[in-house]
Amino acid sequence: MDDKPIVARSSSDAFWSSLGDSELVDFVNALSQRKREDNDEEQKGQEKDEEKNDAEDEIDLTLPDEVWNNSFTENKNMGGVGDDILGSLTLAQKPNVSPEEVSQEVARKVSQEASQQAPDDPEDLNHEEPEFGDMSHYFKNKRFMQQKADEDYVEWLSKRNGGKNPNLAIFEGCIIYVNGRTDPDIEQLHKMIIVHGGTFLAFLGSKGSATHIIASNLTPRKRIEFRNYKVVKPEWIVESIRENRRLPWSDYQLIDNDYGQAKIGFARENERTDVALNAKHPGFLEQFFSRSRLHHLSTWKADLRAEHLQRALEESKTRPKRVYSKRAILHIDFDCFFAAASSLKQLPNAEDFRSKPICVTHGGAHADVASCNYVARKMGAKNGMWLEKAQQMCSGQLICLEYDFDEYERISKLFYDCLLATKPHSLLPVSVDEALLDVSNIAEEHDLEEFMSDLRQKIWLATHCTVSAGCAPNVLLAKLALRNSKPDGQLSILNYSEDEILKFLNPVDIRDLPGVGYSVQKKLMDEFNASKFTLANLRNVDRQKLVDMLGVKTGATLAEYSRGLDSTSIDIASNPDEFTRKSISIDVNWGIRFDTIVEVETFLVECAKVLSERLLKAKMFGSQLTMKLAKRSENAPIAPPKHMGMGMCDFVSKSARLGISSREPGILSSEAKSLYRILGVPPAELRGIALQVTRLVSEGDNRENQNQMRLPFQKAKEPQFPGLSSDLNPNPIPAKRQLEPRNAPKKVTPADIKKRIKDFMSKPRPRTTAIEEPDLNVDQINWDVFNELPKEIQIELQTEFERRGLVAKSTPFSTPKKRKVQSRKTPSPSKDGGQQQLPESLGGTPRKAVLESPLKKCGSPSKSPFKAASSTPNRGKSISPEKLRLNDTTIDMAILQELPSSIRNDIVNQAEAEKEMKTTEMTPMQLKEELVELPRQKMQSYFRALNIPSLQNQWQFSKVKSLLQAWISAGIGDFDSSLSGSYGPLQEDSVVVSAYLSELLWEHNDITRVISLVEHMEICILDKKNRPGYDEWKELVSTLDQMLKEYLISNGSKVKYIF
DNA sequence: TGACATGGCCAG
DNA sequence: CATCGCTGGCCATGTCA
Ligand SMILES: Nc1ccn([C@H]2C[C@H](O)[C@@H](COP(=O)(O)OP(=O)(O)OP(=O)(O)O)O2)c(=O)n1
Repeated sequence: MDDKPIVARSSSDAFWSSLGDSELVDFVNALSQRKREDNDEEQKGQEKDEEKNDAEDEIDLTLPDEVWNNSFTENKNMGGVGDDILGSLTLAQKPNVSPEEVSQEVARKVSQEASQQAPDDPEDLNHEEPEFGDMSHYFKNKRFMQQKADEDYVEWLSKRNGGKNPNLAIFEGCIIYVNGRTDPDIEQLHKMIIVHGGTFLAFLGSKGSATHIIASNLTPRKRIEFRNYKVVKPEWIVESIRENRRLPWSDYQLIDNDYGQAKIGFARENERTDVALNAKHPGFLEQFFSRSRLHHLSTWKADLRAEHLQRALEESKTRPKRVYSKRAILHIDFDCFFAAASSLKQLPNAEDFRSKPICVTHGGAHADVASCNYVARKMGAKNGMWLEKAQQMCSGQLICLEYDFDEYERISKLFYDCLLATKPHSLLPVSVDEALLDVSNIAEEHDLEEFMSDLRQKIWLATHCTVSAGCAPNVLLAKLALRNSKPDGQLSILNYSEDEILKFLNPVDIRDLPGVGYSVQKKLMDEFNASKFTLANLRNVDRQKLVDMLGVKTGATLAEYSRGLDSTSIDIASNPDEFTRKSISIDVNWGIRFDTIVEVETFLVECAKVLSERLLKAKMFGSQLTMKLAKRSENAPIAPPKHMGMGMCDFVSKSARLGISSREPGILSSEAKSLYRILGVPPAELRGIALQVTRLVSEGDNRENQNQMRLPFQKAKEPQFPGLSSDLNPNPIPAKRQLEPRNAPKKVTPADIKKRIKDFMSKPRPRTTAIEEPDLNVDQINWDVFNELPKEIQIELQTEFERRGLVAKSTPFSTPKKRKVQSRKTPSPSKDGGQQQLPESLGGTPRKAVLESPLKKCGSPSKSPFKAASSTPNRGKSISPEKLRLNDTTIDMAILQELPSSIRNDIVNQAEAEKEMKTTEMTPMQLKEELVELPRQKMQSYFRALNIPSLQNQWQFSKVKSLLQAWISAGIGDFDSSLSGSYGPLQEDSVVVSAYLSELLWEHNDITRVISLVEHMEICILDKKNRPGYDEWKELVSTLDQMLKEYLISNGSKVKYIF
């Protein structure tokens, strides 16, 4: 990792802070002077090619930075002044020297260097290829022109006044930017400033060339953005002019801190380019993840787990197992990690950390506070709270720092180095800033209090962040001891007697127990009508009672916990399976705003790529994909309080077997699209998307026996070994079963196949209208009939109508209550008395708790009609719904087959009834028919009776897909394979597959499904070029493609919807 | 009875 | 302007053979 000394990057601001006010102004002026000259030159040469050259802007705005980058860092690297200082003076070596002192000293040296070197900087460094369409370029030019106009104005005014000038000295050297609404307004201020010698900045730009900012108040975001400027009230201007001298700005300071003096120029690091505002835009994922703390936390954790598991396994080979007489578990954790770590570089005065409330946040009323220091906590702020609320708790005094993920990572590494250096029996990473250690070995020889104190001291010296530690005979007690010791403390209860332990536990709040969150706490408190629930209370609850309330495991565990008992193991090496990953997923619940299916699918492809990369990184393959969608709750506002947030949502999920262990992005994304269709959440309602891969297998791991889906089509007599695709598990089960050719001759040639298809196509066939769309519209709905329907069916239908946009949300019938509606009853103290009862900002009720309500569990047992209804596939807003035509044997199988079985049964029943009724029209009302549960076994025979084509006895879309996939992967060779003759599809198999697809296409007009399958096959062979068998596969796919084309040509008019 | 699908909760 | 609400594991419950 980055092994630069801590102070290195803090020196740019220190450089500025080392200058006196006038020095600074001089410096800036010198720079801007130079900029102006450059600009003039540039402009002359620019006349032909104006607006295209960025260079003057670069010079204009990056000079201070250039000083920093070119002079300071170069010097440092070349063993110059900076290097000297940094090399001889690390914090760890001289802990008595504060970081500030160090950086000040560095800065003084640097500033000397800078003033010598800056003018010599070769300009061409800044001549970069101009970027097309760079708006900032435009604004910067604008600014320049405005400043020129200002000068002209002053000159004109001076002439007009005949030498009786205003005092130009008042704001001489000041470069002033005015933010937001002010009194006097910006126009007047503008004039006042330039007339009295100041420079007015119309745009702040990104490089911090302003010396002062005028504002009457600031949004939280601005507060952060401007925290390194001198932010003053407008009165400073007015009263300075009145007194005809520059009054001290600090008397008019708007932000109540001394940050204004600290680091102008640092603001450059705040520069943010938003390439993607939401998930519709390319690059969104990357940008989002780069700024998401939770993403970083999760990633770090997974990486640390993997790293330390690996290490533990290697060590355990050489180190003999040992049993220790007394188990000692150490739980160690930084105090308010993000806040402490960000403070290192961002707080000008380190001592503020102990006296002022400080937090890390992106800024904005509804931005999360990732971590706040203990001063803020005392005032009532908490991690995870919304900034608005936290500010309120801290009476507006909360100082906001930025995230610095690199810094956290750097500090974490030092932390883990210190931990490993103690050679614990085992080490289990809990988080980037937190770990569990089995120190039984150390406890045998050392006093643990002393050991802990040593360790903490070492970590402090290395990182300048404080840690706390708890030690106990088990994980539970270690955690509680740690909690008790915070901040900056330690506690060992290793030697407590049983009684002492109980006494220690008695007052502990159950919320402090692992596994007890909002929900469990609430259940217990509600049940016992208590406003506070301690371990002493918990211990008095009958174990059986706990089990009844919370379930077998949870109940029993809590009962044990209440007595201080816990057998959790952290011995990573002794049962590695327990600590290896069982799933790999990607979740995005922010910025999800889509209008069309295409946008969603594009995003799914991006997610699949990321997922694939994660699998690759973990050296794993998976064979099951689960999609979880967050859908805006019916009565949640379209725009939740948190910008681009998810707001209140309902969740649905669905999983599919891939049929093979894979990590191919193509397979993952096509499966994801398919799942999305099945879940049927309209794009506009989507608020969150998650994809999870499970049934993982490691590279080189052979046990994959659970996977009964692999049915390679190849004949056993010519054993085919699956291709070694980099994204397909190279160790699948060898072929066992083979395809049972159905209606296929033993020997056929590709020509035969084509001929058969042709024959098939030329055969006159009955008119089937399966995919015809009867324009359903709201007028066709007989609301009288509707209202007679059972409630459940009404709910189902309503959901469906809405999703098709047939009815408005304000329906003409009684709005069915979804669980979410009921859950609103949950009393949630919401601070923004608005409509949003979201328990969002911590301090109210947590979101999750509202999202799922008790009602859900006591709700109708009819298998969640909402979900059933909404899981009809292929029904998006922009995808027109396919038609269920029940008076015909050609029910749209594409839809039917994906339905939950309960619904499917209903419809099949209905179909039977329809046949007799000979109804020609199908409206939703017909669902009112008495619904009879069909035993599941009968389904198969129904479908058989309905002539649904099947492949290897599989008629379900996903299974068929899996079959094809497995078939192909078994029939493509490795690069090195010399047996090229034995690859490619077997002709018998080809015939069967072709026949199946033909039937699906011509008999059932299931164009959607056929396209999808052929496309899937294409994906499967896509990256297998040049491998043995590829050409043969390619030919087969082409043939199938051709078949599709011919179908489309002859039936084009019938096919309305293809996607 | 156990395997599986789905969904909830929790932690950092 | 805002804001970056991830991710993995365990548990509960219901369904099915
Ligand atoms: N809801 C949360 C909880 C934690 N974190 C991040 C910021 C924290 O600094 C870090 C570690 O989490 P901890 O729970 O250990 O909290 P702190 O370290 O901030 O405080 P402490 O451990 O002293 O209670 O994880 C976060 O971003 N959001």
